[in-house]
Amino acid sequence: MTLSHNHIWAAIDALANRLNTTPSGLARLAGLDPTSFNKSKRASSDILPSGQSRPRWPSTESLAKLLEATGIKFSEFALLAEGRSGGQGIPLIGFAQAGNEGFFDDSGFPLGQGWDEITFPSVNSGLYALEISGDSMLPLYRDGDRILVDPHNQNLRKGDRVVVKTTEGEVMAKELVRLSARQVELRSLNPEFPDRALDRLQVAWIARIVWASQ
Amino acid sequence: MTLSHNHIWAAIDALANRLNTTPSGLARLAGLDPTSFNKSKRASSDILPSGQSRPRWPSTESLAKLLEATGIKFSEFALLAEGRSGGQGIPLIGFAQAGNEGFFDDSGFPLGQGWDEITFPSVNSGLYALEISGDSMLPLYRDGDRILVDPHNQNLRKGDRVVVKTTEGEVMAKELVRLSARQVELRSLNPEFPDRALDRLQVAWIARIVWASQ
DNA sequence: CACAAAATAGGTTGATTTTCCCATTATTAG
DNA sequence: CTAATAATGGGAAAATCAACCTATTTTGTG
Repeated sequence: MTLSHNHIWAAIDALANRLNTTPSGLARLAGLDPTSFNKSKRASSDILPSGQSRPRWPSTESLAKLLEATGIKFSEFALLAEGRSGGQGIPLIGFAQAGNEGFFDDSGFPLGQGWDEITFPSVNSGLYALEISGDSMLPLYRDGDRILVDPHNQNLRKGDRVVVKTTEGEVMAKELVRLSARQVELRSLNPEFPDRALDRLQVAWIARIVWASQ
Repeated sequence: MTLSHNHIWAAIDALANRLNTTPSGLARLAGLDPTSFNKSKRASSDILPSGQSRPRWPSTESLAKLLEATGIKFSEFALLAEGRSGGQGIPLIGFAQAGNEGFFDDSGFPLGQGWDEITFPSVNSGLYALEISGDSMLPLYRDGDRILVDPHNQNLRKGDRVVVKTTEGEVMAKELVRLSARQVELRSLNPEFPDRALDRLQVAWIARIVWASQ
């Protein structure tokens, strides 16, 4: 299965979803007719001998306009169509087991069975990265480190490291202490800096930090 | 530049080339008319006001047939179209700039221009992950965190966080302090634990920690 | 609840692509 | 070298998609 009619339309839906809009909003964004991606445009009205309706495909030119407007790369879109937006598998074992025999070859490369697998965010997962400058987040984040931020995940939990933007435009990376209906309590990553408590109305958005370069 | 007329046709040519055939042979393989990919089908004969001929695009359905017949994945084809088979980009800006206007929408999603791009390791890059257990590496790595390790990179530098395996089978994550011809000096991530200095002969391998989950 | 805006369904027309056709050129097999 | 096959160029008919239009439903806002 390489590229099916379903996949291509699913990718368009997923792309719309990522941009927090609808298929018709996406079409308008791309300069196309807002009805271009209607469900009614995804299958022809005439019926094939098999009894199925004939599938309709968006034109490549429309796809190109879509990518142009959203700034997304063709390969990212292709990954969306393949439903591989979740990421890719990387072998994983527990740190405590790493000392045992049989997991590595002599050069330190993973070897044999017994490895689990984790998915690493791929390019089209909607994450973005921020580059740290300065020493205000030591020892956790050093100058030049990059943190990978997930703006989608809204079920944040205590202990999560987050990037918070206030309505005044201030951006900070902190650890989430408490998230109540009215307030957001944050602990500084660097203990020399003061903790913060923000009224929820002051908070423009919160996004979880999922990975950090080392 | 996301997906241009040139790119899509170049990808078709490249695909034909990869299969040791011609555009017309490729078309036949896909069950299309052998003339489908003729040069004369790539631009219309009518001339635009600009003096250029109007570009013509292959239909998405034809592309799907192409991929079906060749067994190639959509994402691979997309990489062909982009002329690269390399990594993938995730948008990046400096943390200090994140407070400025124009980089995020109201929901905290990246927006507009001005974003740089970083590439992420792909599944085939030979990295692996280790899951931390216990509190011996606090505050940097917490229980359950996963660190992504690169066993390839051999030009380690001072300050790098590394996983070291000794010839006796001990595995540790430390910060590299000094790497001399005879010795490896390591600093504990948790200051409550002692630093280490290993003779190089004791070291089976060293691998750099490139990313850590948060 | 009322209203406006957006999104969607369904159909028609115009635009674009594929197929089919044939002629010419290039490549391969004997 | 010759013949057969494949590849390509160019054009017209058929197939298919996008734009356009309107009606209906859904969503968002006060």
